This record gives sequence, C-alpha cells and structure tokens, in this order.
Amino acid sequence: MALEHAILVSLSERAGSGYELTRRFEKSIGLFWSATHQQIYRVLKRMEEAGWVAVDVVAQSGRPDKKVYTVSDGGRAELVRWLAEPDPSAGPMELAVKIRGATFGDPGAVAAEIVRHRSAHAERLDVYRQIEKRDFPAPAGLQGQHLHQYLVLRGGIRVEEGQVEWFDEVLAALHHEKDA
Amino acid sequence: MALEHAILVSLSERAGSGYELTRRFEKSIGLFWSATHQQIYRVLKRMEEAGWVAVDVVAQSGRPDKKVYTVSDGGRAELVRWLAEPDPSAGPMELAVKIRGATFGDPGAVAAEIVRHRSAHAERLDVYRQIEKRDFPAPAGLQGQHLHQYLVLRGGIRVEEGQVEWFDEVLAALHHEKDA
DNA sequence: CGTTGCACTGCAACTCGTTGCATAGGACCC
DNA sequence: GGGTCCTATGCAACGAGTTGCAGTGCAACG
Repeated sequence: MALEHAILVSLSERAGSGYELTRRFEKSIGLFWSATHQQIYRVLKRMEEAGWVAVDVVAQSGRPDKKVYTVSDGGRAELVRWLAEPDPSAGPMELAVKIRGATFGDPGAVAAEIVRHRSAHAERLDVYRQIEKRDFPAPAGLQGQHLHQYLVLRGGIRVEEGQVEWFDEVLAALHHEKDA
Repeated sequence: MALEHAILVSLSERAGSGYELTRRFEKSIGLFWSATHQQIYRVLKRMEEAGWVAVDVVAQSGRPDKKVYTVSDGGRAELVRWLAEPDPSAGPMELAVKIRGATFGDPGAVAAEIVRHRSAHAERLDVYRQIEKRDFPAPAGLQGQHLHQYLVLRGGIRVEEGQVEWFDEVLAALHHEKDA
C-alpha cells in the first residue's frame, strides 16, 4: 500500500495535521487519490510508531489542539527507498505519487520506474489492438451484445493509450529537466 | 459494490461455475476488473441466498463436481433494476459492466447513465484545465517540484480526456444502434 | 438565541478483498 | 516414483478502507 508514501510526499512538501492532510487529499493529490480522515489518522499513528514522522502538538486559540506531523530522517530514508523500488503492481495513482515525490528522492530512479510501466502498458495496448482486429474487423455494422463488448474493449484501448501518452510526456519532461 | 452485477452480466452471457467465472474475470471482463476465486465463491453464495442465481451440481469424470450457476428471474430483475439506476459514484469499471450488460436490460437507460457521467467528467476536465492555465502558464520552463506537480496534473487531464472521448464514442454507437 | 457549520481528533463496527492453507483425483514430465 | 500443475471448492485469518457516532468549542446566519 502506498497511502503511507503519499502522506510522506505530502508532508515533505509541507508539514500538517491529520485534518489538514484530509483536506489536501480531497484536492491536489486527490486528483487520483481519496482517503477519509479515519484512514489518515490511523496511518499517521502507525507511521509515528515506525519513526517515519514526528508529532508536535500545537495549541490553538478557539479550536481544538492539533497534531502537526513532520517527516523525520527515518521517513525521508523510507521515501527515498520506496521511490527507487520497482513495483510492477503499481497503478497510475502510485506512479503519480512517485512522480510528485521525485523531488525528494532520485528523479532518475523514478524515470526508470516509469519506463518499466510504459512498456508494460504498451504491451497490453498491443494485445487489446490485436483482439480488436481479430474479433471486430468490421465495427461499423455491430449490434447488440457484440457491439457492447466492442465498446468495452474500446474503453480499455483508450485507457491504455492515455497511459502510454502520459508516460511519454513525463519521460520527455524529466529528461529535459536533467539536461537543464 | 458491483461485483454481483458483473457476475450477473457474465452469467447472462453464459452459465458457469465459480472456477470458470474466475478464469473469465482474468480475461474479458477483467480488462478492468479483477477478483479472486474466494471473492467470487462468497458472492455467489450470497447471490444464491438472495435468489438471484440457481445452482446445478454437475458430476464430472476424473475431476471434482462443479456447481454451475444460472441467472434466475430474480437475478434478471435485479440486473434490469441496477442497469437503469443512476449511480454518481460509479467508476469506469462499473460503467463498462453496465455497457456490457445493456443487452440484458434497457440500452436507453444505460445511455442516459453514460450521459450523466460524461458531463460530470467534462466538468472535472474543465476544472483541471483552469488549474493548468492559472498555475502553470509557461510549462516549458518548469523544474523540480513545480514540474512534477504539473506532470501529475497532466495525467489527470489525460485521464479525463480519455474518459470523455470514450463516453462520446459509446453514445454515438448506442444511438446509431437504436436507429438501425 | 437557537441552529447550522467548521475545525479536530478518535473509537467501534462493518464491508470488501487478499492470502494461506486444506482437500482430492487425475494428467504430465523426467 | 516423485514432483508439480490443473480442476474445483471452501475455511480462517488478516488487512485495508468506509460509515456511524461522539465530543468540544468558536463563528456566523437569521
């Protein structure tokens, strides 16, 4: 699971409380991700026990105390480790977190991970296109069940196309950044 | 959850055992979906208790007996109901199942559901594009953290674009089918 | 002045899904 | 002959995530 790592990235960008993190996840990171406050509170507790984050209880006027979390050395090390670790089962959300976290680790290692996923998705796309060619050579005349199955396949193809194009855009930008 | 309904669609296309369904989910429906045999066995049991499917124990030579499941009248009614029911929280997988199941219900109702989701995603896409314009007016010069945040946003935009295009393709095909 | 809403944390119970293990007979390989 | 794989079902335990509830105290609405 990568909620921990998503929190590490978010806290690396800016320290914050559980409540604040919940708000953030509804927006920026939450383009892909969603998490309830419950989930975040529990994961934060676990992360504190593991020594990845440090807590600072801040009294506030008028409102309840809040626990502001900061990434510790252990957390930074874990984030660097995770960013470089290949994970074939990672989905777009995990990769988005890795990209967003690249600043806090080795951008080259993140790029390498993207390359791996790019080829996996390109292969899949190829399989889908072959199925399309083989099973639906004349899509214009399709009806009923066959049409509906074709449309679902088209969805799969579009998703994979989008992924591959995105990975290419990311890789081009990361290479360009390295050169600059 | 829609695993039940995915199974109803799959069993409507063809009767089968839990084991067989597991295999199917690894392929066709599993373009988007994945489910372990455990999950499927348990859901099938629940569906049987609810009267959505009927079981037929088939003895086989050499291999264990298998339980072949068939959709019952109750199951067909439930599928029709679910296909027509609006579900704002449905993701691409759920919609793919609805599209694939349109044959067994009212394709017009499914199209209406797609229209709803199309406009939701189009709105989101608009929001993302405005964020892009506002926060990243000159993407070519971006570096570090800002670049990485931009790339994630680009991923979100591509995903939404892909969704909207897919919905449009589906709607065009369903309309064309209705006229034919 | 009462209600609604927001900020902030947390417990308890639940659902959904995965993993490990068990069983059992046959096929296939070396 | 022994190992492993495939078909076929299922239990038990676990992990991840959601939902419901609960409490506090200020601010703003009408």
